[in-house]
Amino acid sequence: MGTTQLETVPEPKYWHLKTVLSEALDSEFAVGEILPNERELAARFGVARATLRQALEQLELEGRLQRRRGVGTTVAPPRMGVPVGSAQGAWPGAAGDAWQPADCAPGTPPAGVARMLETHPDEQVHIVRRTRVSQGQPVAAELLYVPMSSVAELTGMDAPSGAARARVVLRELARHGLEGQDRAVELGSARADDAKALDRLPGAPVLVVTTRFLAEGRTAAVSVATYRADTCRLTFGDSGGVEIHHGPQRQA
Amino acid sequence: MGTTQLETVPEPKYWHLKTVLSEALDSEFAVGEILPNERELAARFGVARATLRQALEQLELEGRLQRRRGVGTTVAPPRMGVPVGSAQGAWPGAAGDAWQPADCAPGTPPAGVARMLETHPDEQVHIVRRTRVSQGQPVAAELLYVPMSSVAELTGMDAPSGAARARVVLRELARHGLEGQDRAVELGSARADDAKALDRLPGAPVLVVTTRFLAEGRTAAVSVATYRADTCRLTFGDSGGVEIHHGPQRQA
DNA sequence: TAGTGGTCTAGACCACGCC
DNA sequence: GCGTGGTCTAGACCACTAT
Repeated sequence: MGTTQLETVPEPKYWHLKTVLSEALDSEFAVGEILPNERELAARFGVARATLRQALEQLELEGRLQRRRGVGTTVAPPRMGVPVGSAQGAWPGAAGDAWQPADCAPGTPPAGVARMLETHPDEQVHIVRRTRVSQGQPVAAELLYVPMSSVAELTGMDAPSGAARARVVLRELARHGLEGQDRAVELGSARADDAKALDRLPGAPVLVVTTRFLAEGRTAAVSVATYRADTCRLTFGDSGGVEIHHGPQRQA
Repeated sequence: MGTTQLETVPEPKYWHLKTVLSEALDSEFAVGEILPNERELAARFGVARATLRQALEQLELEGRLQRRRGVGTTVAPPRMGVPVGSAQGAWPGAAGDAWQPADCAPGTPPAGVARMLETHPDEQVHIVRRTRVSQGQPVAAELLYVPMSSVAELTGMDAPSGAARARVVLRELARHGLEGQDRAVELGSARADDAKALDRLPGAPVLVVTTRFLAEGRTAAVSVATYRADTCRLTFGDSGGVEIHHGPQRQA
Protein backbone atom coordinates (compact mmCIF):
# COMPACT_ATOMS: atom_id res chain seq x y z
CA MET A 1 0.00 0.00 0.00
CA GLY A 2 2.90 2.40 0.01
CA THR A 3 1.74 3.82 -3.26
CA THR A 4 0.56 7.34 -2.61
CA GLN A 5 -0.61 8.94 -5.82
CA LEU A 6 2.52 9.86 -7.70
CA GLU A 7 2.94 11.60 -11.02
CA THR A 8 -0.17 10.41 -12.78
CA VAL A 9 0.49 13.27 -15.19
CA PRO A 10 4.23 13.46 -15.89
CA GLU A 11 4.85 17.07 -16.73
CA PRO A 12 7.17 17.64 -19.70
CA LYS A 13 10.62 18.77 -18.68
CA TYR A 14 10.51 21.97 -20.71
CA TRP A 15 7.23 22.93 -19.08
CA HIS A 16 8.62 22.49 -15.61
CA LEU A 17 11.76 24.34 -16.67
CA LYS A 18 9.67 27.22 -17.89
CA THR A 19 7.96 27.46 -14.52
CA VAL A 20 11.24 27.40 -12.64
CA LEU A 21 12.82 29.99 -14.90
CA SER A 22 9.75 32.17 -14.73
CA GLU A 23 9.90 32.25 -10.96
CA ALA A 24 13.62 32.95 -11.06
CA LEU A 25 12.97 35.88 -13.39
CA ASP A 26 10.50 37.34 -10.93
CA SER A 27 12.71 37.05 -7.90
CA GLU A 28 16.35 36.97 -8.94
CA PHE A 29 16.72 39.06 -12.05
CA ALA A 30 16.23 42.69 -12.96
CA VAL A 31 14.85 43.98 -16.26
CA GLY A 32 17.61 44.16 -18.84
CA GLU A 33 19.86 41.80 -16.96
CA ILE A 34 21.61 39.19 -19.06
CA LEU A 35 21.10 35.50 -18.33
CA PRO A 36 23.77 32.81 -18.45
CA ASN A 37 24.15 31.44 -21.95
CA GLU A 38 22.10 28.51 -23.17
CA ARG A 39 24.84 25.90 -22.89
CA GLU A 40 25.50 26.77 -19.29
CA LEU A 41 21.82 26.97 -18.36
CA ALA A 42 21.21 23.58 -19.95
CA ALA A 43 24.09 22.07 -18.02
CA ARG A 44 22.92 23.70 -14.81
CA PHE A 45 19.46 22.17 -15.15
CA GLY A 46 20.75 18.86 -16.45
CA VAL A 47 18.89 18.91 -19.75
CA ALA A 48 19.83 19.03 -23.41
CA ARG A 49 20.20 22.42 -24.95
CA ALA A 50 17.22 21.81 -27.23
CA THR A 51 15.00 21.19 -24.22
CA LEU A 52 16.15 24.35 -22.53
CA ARG A 53 15.54 26.27 -25.73
CA GLN A 54 11.95 25.02 -25.81
CA ALA A 55 11.40 26.67 -22.44
CA LEU A 56 13.17 29.89 -23.46
CA GLU A 57 11.09 30.08 -26.65
CA GLN A 58 7.87 30.04 -24.67
CA LEU A 59 9.12 32.66 -22.25
CA GLU A 60 10.11 34.86 -25.17
CA LEU A 61 6.67 34.31 -26.72
CA GLU A 62 5.14 35.55 -23.48
CA GLY A 63 7.32 38.64 -23.53
CA ARG A 64 9.38 37.67 -20.51
CA LEU A 65 12.69 37.28 -22.33
CA GLN A 66 14.47 38.81 -25.26
CA ARG A 67 17.05 36.80 -27.17
CA ARG A 68 19.51 38.28 -29.66
CA ARG A 69 21.94 36.27 -31.70
CA GLY A 70 25.53 37.09 -30.96
CA VAL A 71 24.55 38.95 -27.81
CA GLY A 72 22.64 36.85 -25.33
CA THR A 73 19.34 36.45 -23.51
CA THR A 74 18.07 39.35 -21.46
CA VAL A 75 15.11 39.92 -19.18
CA ALA A 76 12.45 41.85 -21.08
CA PRO A 77 10.57 44.82 -19.65
CA PRO A 78 6.78 44.49 -19.30
CA ARG A 79 4.98 44.77 -22.60
CA MET A 80 4.15 48.29 -23.67
CA GLY A 81 0.55 49.22 -24.26
CA VAL A 82 0.12 50.34 -27.86
CA PRO A 83 -3.10 52.23 -28.64
CA VAL A 84 -4.76 50.78 -31.71
CA GLY A 85 -8.38 51.76 -31.51
CA SER A 86 -8.01 55.26 -30.14
CA ALA A 87 -8.21 57.28 -33.34
CA GLN A 88 -11.77 56.24 -34.10
CA GLY A 89 -12.99 57.87 -37.24
CA ALA A 90 -9.60 59.19 -38.28
CA TRP A 91 -7.88 58.45 -41.54
CA PRO A 92 -4.37 57.04 -41.49
CA GLY A 93 -1.94 59.92 -41.55
CA ALA A 94 -4.24 62.27 -39.67
CA ALA A 95 -2.55 64.79 -37.44
CA GLY A 96 -0.90 63.20 -34.46
CA ASP A 97 -1.11 59.59 -35.46
CA ALA A 98 1.78 57.40 -34.43
CA TRP A 99 2.89 56.31 -37.87
CA GLN A 100 5.75 57.47 -40.01
CA PRO A 101 5.37 57.13 -43.78
CA ALA A 102 8.34 55.38 -45.35
CA ASP A 103 7.53 54.68 -48.95
CA CYS A 104 4.85 54.37 -51.60
CA ALA A 105 4.73 52.40 -54.81
CA PRO A 106 2.11 50.82 -57.02
CA GLY A 107 1.58 47.08 -56.74
CA THR A 108 -0.98 44.31 -56.58
CA PRO A 109 -2.41 43.47 -53.16
CA PRO A 110 -2.73 39.93 -51.76
CA ALA A 111 -5.89 38.12 -52.77
CA GLY A 112 -7.61 38.63 -49.43
CA VAL A 113 -7.04 42.37 -49.52
CA ALA A 114 -8.21 42.62 -53.13
CA ARG A 115 -11.40 40.90 -52.05
CA MET A 116 -11.99 43.46 -49.34
CA LEU A 117 -11.24 46.32 -51.71
CA GLU A 118 -13.45 44.75 -54.36
CA THR A 119 -10.73 45.24 -56.95
CA HIS A 120 -9.62 42.67 -59.48
CA PRO A 121 -6.96 40.35 -58.06
CA ASP A 122 -4.26 41.75 -60.36
CA GLU A 123 -5.39 45.36 -60.36
CA GLN A 124 -2.72 47.78 -59.20
CA VAL A 125 -3.21 49.91 -56.11
CA HIS A 126 -1.08 52.36 -54.16
CA ILE A 127 0.87 50.53 -51.48
CA VAL A 128 2.01 52.83 -48.71
CA ARG A 129 4.57 51.50 -46.27
CA ARG A 130 4.70 52.98 -42.80
CA THR A 131 6.40 52.14 -39.55
CA ARG A 132 5.47 52.85 -35.99
CA VAL A 133 7.93 53.59 -33.22
CA SER A 134 7.08 53.55 -29.55
CA GLN A 135 9.44 54.23 -26.70
CA GLY A 136 12.36 54.42 -29.07
CA GLN A 137 11.72 50.98 -30.50
CA PRO A 138 10.05 49.90 -33.75
CA VAL A 139 6.82 48.13 -32.85
CA ALA A 140 4.92 47.77 -36.08
CA ALA A 141 5.19 47.79 -39.85
CA GLU A 142 2.20 48.54 -42.02
CA LEU A 143 1.17 48.11 -45.61
CA LEU A 144 -1.71 50.38 -46.57
CA TYR A 145 -3.52 49.47 -49.76
CA VAL A 146 -5.27 52.36 -51.48
CA PRO A 147 -7.11 51.72 -54.74
CA MET A 148 -6.33 54.17 -57.50
CA SER A 149 -10.01 55.06 -57.53
CA SER A 150 -9.85 56.25 -53.91
CA VAL A 151 -7.36 58.97 -54.84
CA ALA A 152 -8.48 59.67 -58.37
CA GLU A 153 -7.22 63.24 -58.19
CA LEU A 154 -3.68 61.92 -58.26
CA THR A 155 -2.34 61.87 -61.78
CA GLY A 156 0.89 60.19 -62.71
CA MET A 157 2.53 63.55 -63.24
CA ASP A 158 2.63 65.14 -59.83
CA ALA A 159 4.17 62.06 -58.26
CA PRO A 160 7.25 62.44 -56.13
CA SER A 161 8.82 59.31 -54.73
CA GLY A 162 9.35 57.71 -51.36
CA ALA A 163 7.90 59.17 -48.19
CA ALA A 164 6.78 62.33 -49.97
CA ARG A 165 4.63 60.32 -52.35
CA ALA A 166 3.20 58.42 -49.39
CA ARG A 167 2.16 61.66 -47.75
CA VAL A 168 0.46 62.84 -50.91
CA VAL A 169 -1.60 59.65 -51.15
CA LEU A 170 -2.61 59.91 -47.50
CA ARG A 171 -3.59 63.54 -47.93
CA GLU A 172 -5.76 62.80 -50.95
CA LEU A 173 -7.34 59.84 -49.20
CA ALA A 174 -8.34 62.02 -46.27
CA ARG A 175 -10.46 64.23 -48.54
CA HIS A 176 -13.26 61.68 -48.30
CA GLY A 177 -15.58 61.46 -45.34
CA LEU A 178 -14.71 58.47 -43.19
CA GLU A 179 -17.83 56.50 -42.44
CA GLY A 180 -16.41 53.79 -40.24
CA GLN A 181 -13.83 51.13 -39.90
CA ASP A 182 -13.64 47.43 -39.16
CA ARG A 183 -10.72 45.80 -37.44
CA ALA A 184 -9.49 42.27 -37.03
CA VAL A 185 -6.59 40.92 -34.99
CA GLU A 186 -4.92 37.59 -35.58
CA LEU A 187 -1.65 35.84 -34.98
CA GLY A 188 0.91 35.62 -37.76
CA SER A 189 4.59 35.25 -38.36
CA ALA A 190 6.79 38.00 -39.67
CA ARG A 191 7.68 37.96 -43.35
CA ALA A 192 11.28 38.75 -44.21
CA ASP A 193 10.65 42.45 -44.87
CA ASP A 194 8.53 42.93 -41.77
CA ALA A 195 11.09 41.12 -39.68
CA LYS A 196 13.78 43.48 -40.88
CA ALA A 197 11.70 46.54 -40.08
CA LEU A 198 10.88 45.17 -36.63
CA ASP A 199 14.45 44.13 -35.88
CA ARG A 200 13.46 40.50 -35.49
CA LEU A 201 14.18 37.27 -37.29
CA PRO A 202 11.84 36.09 -40.03
CA GLY A 203 9.04 33.99 -38.61
CA ALA A 204 8.89 35.90 -35.35
CA PRO A 205 5.35 35.99 -33.93
CA VAL A 206 3.40 39.10 -34.79
CA LEU A 207 -0.09 40.40 -34.19
CA VAL A 208 -1.64 41.25 -37.54
CA VAL A 209 -4.18 44.05 -37.38
CA THR A 210 -6.28 44.36 -40.51
CA THR A 211 -8.28 47.58 -40.76
CA ARG A 212 -10.85 48.38 -43.39
CA PHE A 213 -11.66 52.06 -43.95
CA LEU A 214 -15.16 52.76 -45.20
CA ALA A 215 -16.08 55.82 -47.21
CA GLU A 216 -18.93 56.55 -49.58
CA GLY A 217 -20.47 53.16 -49.01
CA ARG A 218 -17.45 51.13 -49.96
CA THR A 219 -14.00 50.08 -48.75
CA ALA A 220 -11.73 53.02 -49.50
CA ALA A 221 -8.53 51.49 -48.15
CA VAL A 222 -7.21 48.51 -46.25
CA SER A 223 -4.36 48.54 -43.76
CA VAL A 224 -2.43 45.44 -42.72
CA ALA A 225 -0.24 46.25 -39.74
CA THR A 226 2.07 43.72 -38.10
CA TYR A 227 2.95 44.39 -34.47
CA ARG A 228 5.76 42.68 -32.55
CA ALA A 229 3.88 40.17 -30.43
CA ASP A 230 6.68 39.86 -27.90
CA THR A 231 6.83 43.51 -26.90
CA CYS A 232 3.34 44.85 -27.58
CA ARG A 233 -0.02 44.75 -25.87
CA LEU A 234 -2.61 46.24 -28.21
CA THR A 235 -5.06 48.50 -26.41
CA PHE A 236 -8.54 49.41 -27.60
CA GLY A 237 -9.81 52.28 -25.56
CA ASP A 238 -13.58 52.61 -25.84
CA SER A 239 -14.03 54.84 -22.85
CA GLY A 240 -12.43 58.14 -23.62
CA GLY A 241 -8.77 57.34 -23.32
CA VAL A 242 -8.61 56.15 -19.75
CA GLU A 243 -5.22 54.60 -19.26
CA ILE A 244 -4.52 51.00 -18.45
CA HIS A 245 -1.03 50.42 -17.21
CA HIS A 246 -0.12 47.46 -15.15
CA GLY A 247 2.06 44.41 -14.96
CA PRO A 248 1.32 40.99 -16.41
CA GLN A 249 -2.19 39.69 -15.72
CA ARG A 250 -1.29 36.05 -16.14
CA GLN A 251 1.18 33.83 -14.42
CA ALA A 252 2.35 30.37 -15.32
CA MET B 1 33.36 37.04 -64.16
CA GLY B 2 31.41 33.81 -63.80
CA THR B 3 30.36 34.56 -60.27
CA THR B 4 26.80 35.71 -60.54
CA GLN B 5 25.46 36.68 -57.15
CA LEU B 6 24.62 33.43 -55.44
CA GLU B 7 23.05 32.83 -52.08
CA THR B 8 24.34 35.81 -50.19
CA VAL B 9 21.54 35.05 -47.76
CA PRO B 10 21.27 31.30 -47.31
CA GLU B 11 17.68 30.71 -46.36
CA PRO B 12 17.15 28.27 -43.48
CA LYS B 13 15.86 24.90 -44.61
CA TYR B 14 12.78 25.02 -42.44
CA TRP B 15 11.85 28.40 -43.88
CA HIS B 16 12.11 27.17 -47.42
CA LEU B 17 10.20 24.04 -46.42
CA LYS B 18 7.43 26.16 -44.99
CA THR B 19 7.11 28.02 -48.28
CA VAL B 20 6.99 24.82 -50.30
CA LEU B 21 4.45 23.24 -47.99
CA SER B 22 2.36 26.39 -47.94
CA GLU B 23 2.13 26.39 -51.71
CA ALA B 24 1.31 22.70 -51.74
CA LEU B 25 -1.50 23.34 -49.26
CA ASP B 26 -2.97 25.96 -51.55
CA SER B 27 -2.86 23.87 -54.67
CA GLU B 28 -2.90 20.20 -53.79
CA PHE B 29 -4.87 19.76 -50.60
CA ALA B 30 -8.43 20.33 -49.56
CA VAL B 31 -9.54 21.59 -46.14
CA GLY B 32 -9.70 18.73 -43.68
CA GLU B 33 -7.50 16.51 -45.76
CA ILE B 34 -4.87 14.58 -43.83
CA LEU B 35 -1.20 15.00 -44.68
CA PRO B 36 1.38 12.22 -44.77
CA ASN B 37 2.87 11.65 -41.35
CA GLU B 38 5.92 13.57 -40.15
CA ARG B 39 8.41 10.76 -40.67
CA GLU B 40 7.37 10.28 -44.25
CA LEU B 41 7.28 14.00 -45.03
CA ALA B 42 10.75 14.43 -43.57
CA ALA B 43 12.07 11.59 -45.67
CA ARG B 44 10.36 12.92 -48.76
CA PHE B 45 12.02 16.33 -48.34
CA GLY B 46 15.33 14.86 -47.24
CA VAL B 47 15.47 16.59 -43.86
CA ALA B 48 15.48 15.50 -40.25
CA ARG B 49 12.14 15.18 -38.58
CA ALA B 50 12.94 18.04 -36.21
CA THR B 51 13.51 20.36 -39.14
CA LEU B 52 10.26 19.40 -40.75
CA ARG B 53 8.50 19.94 -37.45
CA GLN B 54 9.86 23.47 -37.27
CA ALA B 55 8.10 24.22 -40.55
CA LEU B 56 4.88 22.52 -39.45
CA GLU B 57 4.89 24.45 -36.20
CA GLN B 58 4.95 27.77 -38.02
CA LEU B 59 2.20 26.71 -40.39
CA GLU B 60 0.10 25.65 -37.42
CA LEU B 61 0.81 29.01 -35.75
CA GLU B 62 -0.51 30.72 -38.86
CA GLY B 63 -3.65 28.64 -38.78
CA ARG B 64 -2.88 26.67 -41.93
CA LEU B 65 -2.53 23.27 -40.26
CA GLN B 66 -4.00 21.43 -37.35
CA ARG B 67 -2.01 18.71 -35.62
CA ARG B 68 -3.47 16.23 -33.19
CA ARG B 69 -1.48 13.63 -31.32
CA GLY B 70 -2.51 10.10 -32.13
CA VAL B 71 -4.43 11.28 -35.18
CA GLY B 72 -2.34 13.21 -37.67
CA THR B 73 -1.89 16.55 -39.38
CA THR B 74 -4.82 18.02 -41.28
CA VAL B 75 -5.38 21.08 -43.40
CA ALA B 76 -7.13 23.70 -41.31
CA PRO B 77 -10.09 25.72 -42.53
CA PRO B 78 -9.66 29.51 -42.74
CA ARG B 79 -9.74 31.17 -39.36
CA MET B 80 -13.16 32.06 -38.12
CA GLY B 81 -13.97 35.66 -37.36
CA VAL B 82 -14.93 35.98 -33.70
CA PRO B 83 -16.68 39.22 -32.73
CA VAL B 84 -15.08 40.72 -29.67
CA GLY B 85 -15.95 44.37 -29.71
CA SER B 86 -19.49 44.13 -30.96
CA ALA B 87 -21.39 44.26 -27.70
CA GLN B 88 -20.25 47.76 -26.84
CA GLY B 89 -21.71 48.91 -23.61
CA ALA B 90 -23.10 45.53 -22.63
CA TRP B 91 -22.28 43.67 -19.46
CA PRO B 92 -21.00 40.12 -19.70
CA GLY B 93 -23.95 37.78 -19.60
CA ALA B 94 -26.27 40.22 -21.32
CA ALA B 95 -28.94 38.68 -23.52
CA GLY B 96 -27.49 37.11 -26.62
CA ASP B 97 -23.84 37.16 -25.73
CA ALA B 98 -21.78 34.25 -26.95
CA TRP B 99 -20.60 32.98 -23.59
CA GLN B 100 -21.76 30.07 -21.53
CA PRO B 101 -21.28 30.31 -17.76
CA ALA B 102 -19.56 27.25 -16.35
CA ASP B 103 -18.71 27.90 -12.75
CA CYS B 104 -18.23 30.46 -10.03
CA ALA B 105 -16.13 30.39 -6.88
CA PRO B 106 -14.40 32.89 -4.64
CA GLY B 107 -10.65 33.32 -5.05
CA THR B 108 -7.81 35.80 -5.24
CA PRO B 109 -7.06 37.33 -8.63
CA PRO B 110 -3.57 37.58 -10.15
CA ALA B 111 -1.61 40.64 -9.10
CA GLY B 112 -2.20 42.51 -12.35
CA VAL B 113 -5.95 42.05 -12.13
CA ALA B 114 -6.02 43.08 -8.48
CA ARG B 115 -4.25 46.27 -9.48
CA MET B 116 -6.89 47.05 -12.10
CA LEU B 117 -9.67 46.29 -9.65
CA GLU B 118 -7.94 48.33 -6.98
CA THR B 119 -8.43 45.54 -4.48
CA HIS B 120 -5.83 44.26 -2.08
CA PRO B 121 -3.63 41.58 -3.68
CA ASP B 122 -5.03 38.86 -1.45
CA GLU B 123 -8.60 40.09 -1.24
CA GLN B 124 -11.14 37.54 -2.41
CA VAL B 125 -13.36 38.22 -5.41
CA HIS B 126 -15.94 36.23 -7.34
CA ILE B 127 -14.27 34.33 -10.16
CA VAL B 128 -16.71 33.36 -12.88
CA ARG B 129 -15.55 30.84 -15.45
CA ARG B 130 -17.16 30.91 -18.86
CA THR B 131 -16.49 29.31 -22.20
CA ARG B 132 -17.29 30.39 -25.69
CA VAL B 133 -18.23 28.06 -28.52
CA SER B 134 -18.30 29.05 -32.16
CA GLN B 135 -19.17 26.83 -35.07
CA GLY B 136 -19.35 23.82 -32.80
CA GLN B 137 -15.85 24.31 -31.49
CA PRO B 138 -14.59 25.81 -28.22
CA VAL B 139 -12.76 29.02 -29.07
CA ALA B 140 -12.21 30.78 -25.78
CA ALA B 141 -12.10 30.36 -22.03
CA GLU B 142 -12.67 33.29 -19.71
CA LEU B 143 -12.08 34.17 -16.11
CA LEU B 144 -14.21 37.07 -14.97
CA TYR B 145 -13.14 38.74 -11.75
CA VAL B 146 -15.91 40.51 -9.86
CA PRO B 147 -15.10 42.21 -6.56
CA MET B 148 -17.48 41.40 -3.73
CA SER B 149 -18.25 45.11 -3.55
CA SER B 150 -19.59 45.13 -7.11
CA VAL B 151 -22.33 42.66 -6.19
CA ALA B 152 -22.85 43.66 -2.60
CA GLU B 153 -26.48 42.51 -2.69
CA LEU B 154 -25.25 38.95 -2.80
CA THR B 155 -25.08 37.47 0.68
CA GLY B 156 -23.44 34.17 1.39
CA MET B 157 -26.83 32.61 2.01
CA ASP B 158 -28.60 32.67 -1.31
CA ALA B 159 -25.64 31.13 -3.09
CA PRO B 160 -26.20 28.14 -5.29
CA SER B 161 -23.19 26.52 -6.86
CA GLY B 162 -21.70 26.07 -10.32
CA ALA B 163 -23.25 27.68 -13.36
CA ALA B 164 -26.31 28.82 -11.43
CA ARG B 165 -24.13 30.81 -9.06
CA ALA B 166 -22.30 32.30 -12.03
CA ARG B 167 -25.58 33.51 -13.51
CA VAL B 168 -26.57 35.12 -10.25
CA VAL B 169 -23.32 37.07 -10.06
CA LEU B 170 -23.68 38.23 -13.66
CA ARG B 171 -27.25 39.30 -13.05
CA GLU B 172 -26.34 41.33 -9.99
CA LEU B 173 -23.40 42.89 -11.79
CA ALA B 174 -25.65 44.06 -14.61
CA ARG B 175 -27.70 46.15 -12.19
CA HIS B 176 -25.08 48.87 -12.41
CA GLY B 177 -24.93 51.31 -15.29
CA LEU B 178 -22.03 50.42 -17.58
CA GLU B 179 -20.00 53.54 -18.28
CA GLY B 180 -17.41 52.11 -20.62
CA GLN B 181 -14.83 49.45 -21.15
CA ASP B 182 -11.16 49.20 -22.04
CA ARG B 183 -9.69 46.29 -23.92
CA ALA B 184 -6.21 44.97 -24.52
CA VAL B 185 -5.04 42.10 -26.70
CA GLU B 186 -1.74 40.31 -26.31
CA LEU B 187 -0.12 37.00 -27.10
CA GLY B 188 0.13 34.35 -24.43
CA SER B 189 0.41 30.64 -24.00
CA ALA B 190 -2.36 28.46 -22.67
CA ARG B 191 -2.22 27.42 -19.03
CA ALA B 192 -3.07 23.83 -18.28
CA ASP B 193 -6.71 24.55 -17.45
CA ASP B 194 -7.26 26.81 -20.44
CA ALA B 195 -5.62 24.27 -22.69
CA LYS B 196 -8.02 21.62 -21.50
CA ALA B 197 -11.05 23.82 -22.10
CA LEU B 198 -9.78 24.74 -25.56
CA ASP B 199 -8.90 21.17 -26.50
CA ARG B 200 -5.25 22.06 -27.02
CA LEU B 201 -1.96 21.15 -25.37
CA PRO B 202 -0.61 23.37 -22.58
CA GLY B 203 1.54 26.13 -23.98
CA ALA B 204 -0.50 26.48 -27.15
CA PRO B 205 -0.53 30.08 -28.42
CA VAL B 206 -3.55 32.08 -27.36
CA LEU B 207 -4.76 35.63 -27.77
CA VAL B 208 -5.43 37.07 -24.34
CA VAL B 209 -8.15 39.69 -24.29
CA THR B 210 -8.29 41.70 -21.09
CA THR B 211 -11.43 43.77 -20.62
CA ARG B 212 -12.06 46.26 -17.88
CA PHE B 213 -15.68 47.17 -17.15
CA LEU B 214 -16.23 50.63 -15.76
CA ALA B 215 -19.19 51.59 -13.60
CA GLU B 216 -19.75 54.36 -11.11
CA GLY B 217 -16.34 55.81 -11.74
CA ARG B 218 -14.36 52.69 -10.98
CA THR B 219 -13.47 49.27 -12.34
CA ALA B 220 -16.43 47.06 -11.58
CA ALA B 221 -15.06 43.87 -13.11
CA VAL B 222 -12.18 42.53 -15.16
CA SER B 223 -12.40 39.77 -17.74
CA VAL B 224 -9.40 37.80 -18.96
CA ALA B 225 -10.38 35.73 -22.00
CA THR B 226 -8.00 33.42 -23.81
CA TYR B 227 -8.83 32.69 -27.44
CA ARG B 228 -7.29 29.93 -29.54
CA ALA B 229 -4.80 31.81 -31.69
CA ASP B 230 -4.68 29.12 -34.34
CA THR B 231 -8.36 29.12 -35.19
CA CYS B 232 -9.57 32.61 -34.33
CA ARG B 233 -9.43 36.03 -35.91
CA LEU B 234 -10.74 38.56 -33.42
CA THR B 235 -12.98 41.14 -35.03
CA PHE B 236 -13.73 44.59 -33.68
CA GLY B 237 -16.66 46.03 -35.57
CA ASP B 238 -16.84 49.80 -35.16
CA SER B 239 -19.14 50.42 -38.05
CA GLY B 240 -22.47 48.92 -37.22
CA GLY B 241 -21.82 45.24 -37.69
CA VAL B 242 -20.78 45.19 -41.32
CA GLU B 243 -19.38 41.76 -41.96
CA ILE B 244 -15.84 41.00 -42.95
CA HIS B 245 -15.40 37.54 -44.30
CA HIS B 246 -12.55 36.60 -46.51
CA GLY B 247 -9.55 34.35 -46.91
CA PRO B 248 -6.06 34.95 -45.57
CA GLN B 249 -4.66 38.41 -46.18
CA ARG B 250 -1.06 37.43 -45.92
CA GLN B 251 1.04 35.00 -47.85
CA ALA B 252 4.50 33.68 -47.11
C1' DT C 1 38.59 36.06 -32.72
C1' DA C 2 35.72 34.52 -29.08
C1' DG C 3 31.21 33.84 -27.60
C1' DT C 4 26.37 34.05 -28.40
C1' DG C 5 21.97 32.31 -30.15
C1' DG C 6 20.07 29.85 -34.60
C1' DT C 7 19.89 25.72 -37.40
C1' DC C 8 20.25 20.83 -38.21
C1' DT C 9 20.97 15.85 -37.57
C1' DA C 10 19.80 10.89 -36.40
C1' DG C 11 18.49 8.69 -33.43
C1' DA C 12 15.26 7.22 -28.94
C1' DC C 13 11.24 6.86 -26.11
C1' DC C 14 6.58 8.50 -24.56
C1' DA C 15 1.45 9.78 -24.56
C1' DC C 16 -2.50 9.56 -27.00
C1' DG C 17 -6.39 8.14 -30.31
C1' DC C 18 -8.19 4.60 -32.80
C1' DC C 19 -9.18 -0.13 -34.06
C1' DG D 1 -1.58 -3.21 -30.58
C1' DC D 2 -0.35 0.17 -33.93
C1' DG D 3 0.43 4.61 -35.82
C1' DT D 4 0.38 9.33 -34.79
C1' DG D 5 2.41 13.58 -33.04
C1' DG D 6 5.10 15.17 -28.60
C1' DT D 7 9.36 15.11 -25.97
C1' DC D 8 14.26 14.53 -25.38
C1' DT D 9 19.19 13.70 -26.28
C1' DA D 10 24.17 14.71 -27.62
C1' DG D 11 26.28 16.12 -30.59
C1' DA D 12 27.71 19.43 -35.02
C1' DC D 13 28.07 23.57 -37.68
C1' DC D 14 26.52 28.35 -38.97
C1' DA D 15 25.46 33.49 -38.56
C1' DC D 16 25.90 37.23 -35.97
C1' DT D 17 27.85 40.69 -32.47
C1' DA D 18 31.20 42.61 -29.87
C1' DT D 19 35.98 43.24 -28.80
